[in-house]
Amino acid sequence: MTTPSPINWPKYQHLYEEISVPAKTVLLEEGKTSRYAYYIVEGAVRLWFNNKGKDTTFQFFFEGEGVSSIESFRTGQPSMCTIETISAARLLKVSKENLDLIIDSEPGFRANLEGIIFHRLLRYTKMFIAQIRDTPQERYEALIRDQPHILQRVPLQYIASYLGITPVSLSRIRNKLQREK
Amino acid sequence: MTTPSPINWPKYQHLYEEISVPAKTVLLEEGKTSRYAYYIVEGAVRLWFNNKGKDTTFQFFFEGEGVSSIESFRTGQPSMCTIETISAARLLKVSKENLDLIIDSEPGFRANLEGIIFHRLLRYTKMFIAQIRDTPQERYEALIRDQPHILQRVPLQYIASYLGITPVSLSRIRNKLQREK
DNA sequence: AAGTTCTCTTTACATTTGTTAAGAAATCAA
DNA sequence: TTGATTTCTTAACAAATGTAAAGAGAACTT
Repeated sequence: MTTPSPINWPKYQHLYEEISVPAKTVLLEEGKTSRYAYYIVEGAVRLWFNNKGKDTTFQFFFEGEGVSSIESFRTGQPSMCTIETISAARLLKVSKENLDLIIDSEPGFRANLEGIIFHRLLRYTKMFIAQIRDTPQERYEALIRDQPHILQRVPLQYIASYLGITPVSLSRIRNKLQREK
Repeated sequence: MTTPSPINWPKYQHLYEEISVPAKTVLLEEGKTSRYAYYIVEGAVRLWFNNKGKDTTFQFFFEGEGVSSIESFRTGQPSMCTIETISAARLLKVSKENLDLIIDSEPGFRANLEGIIFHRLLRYTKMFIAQIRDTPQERYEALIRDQPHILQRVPLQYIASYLGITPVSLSRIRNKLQREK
């Protein structure tokens, strides 16, 4: 779930729960099985995993997006990553069972799922390509250009690991770009 | 198309063409629209794109796998990458139209497509994560461990760009690992 | 308001990687 | 086989990144 869903949510109000949580709330812990998907009404969320004791962020989500550990939610396997709020957030929380009910009640939505997954595939493919093709500086410049909202709302340390570099290195790149102006 | 398809191919012999091509044959050129998908009977194929004049490989395919520029084949947009044989190859070549005919004739296959795309999504997600989490040396060691067949059949220069490094750097890593034994 | 925590930057040094060039080794073609 | 091409390794130097530590600044808590 990454794109805004076309679901008529109010119709299914009895099947989901609206929750408000503070910043740094863990919605799903790495290694546990995902039983809920979330839809972000307000706030920012990141996916990260533990890497030799360090915290590596690999994806951000914002208002209007659905979040889950997609592979765990679908396959029932333990999640590769933790889902955690960055800021205080309002979320719709839906269990797997109830989401299935909703999806089956919305004609044509099940067919749409393939399209949603396809576009997420493209997104990760492009992220992988950017990673082997571009330098960290180029990836940072692309982030500023294409997704400036991330920069405004996410602490730089998380952005650094998302770019595959350390906060120190990101700081140097920012310094360099500023001097060049 | 990345997983071996469950299609009963002989039944549809009139809808595809079996071709034999030498090494370094371009099956699809970057920037052009993909009109054919291929199934590899024998041989090795890589996907690469032009990166500031340099050749960057980002995926390999072998016997029993289907190959296409998946996003171009599906959306009709120009391909991000070139598809090229690494070695001499025997291939089944299917047009988009005929593949649709075949898929529609095989009950349940259309539904399977979502699963195929889902698993390819997982694969790219894991490649992206490995890229921001692991060092080039760790990625090379994982390649030896998990996909040794690639190492046996693909020139090291292509593997280097697949790992996101230069052939020189890969050579140093190989030298270092050998000395450590 | 004061203290605490979190975030970001900077410095110095070590390590890794990129670049360029040269040559060895392997492969291919005539 | 022989010559040509491709592939791989090595060397030297430049550039980028990682690590560790210190401190400034911002944000949050009480």
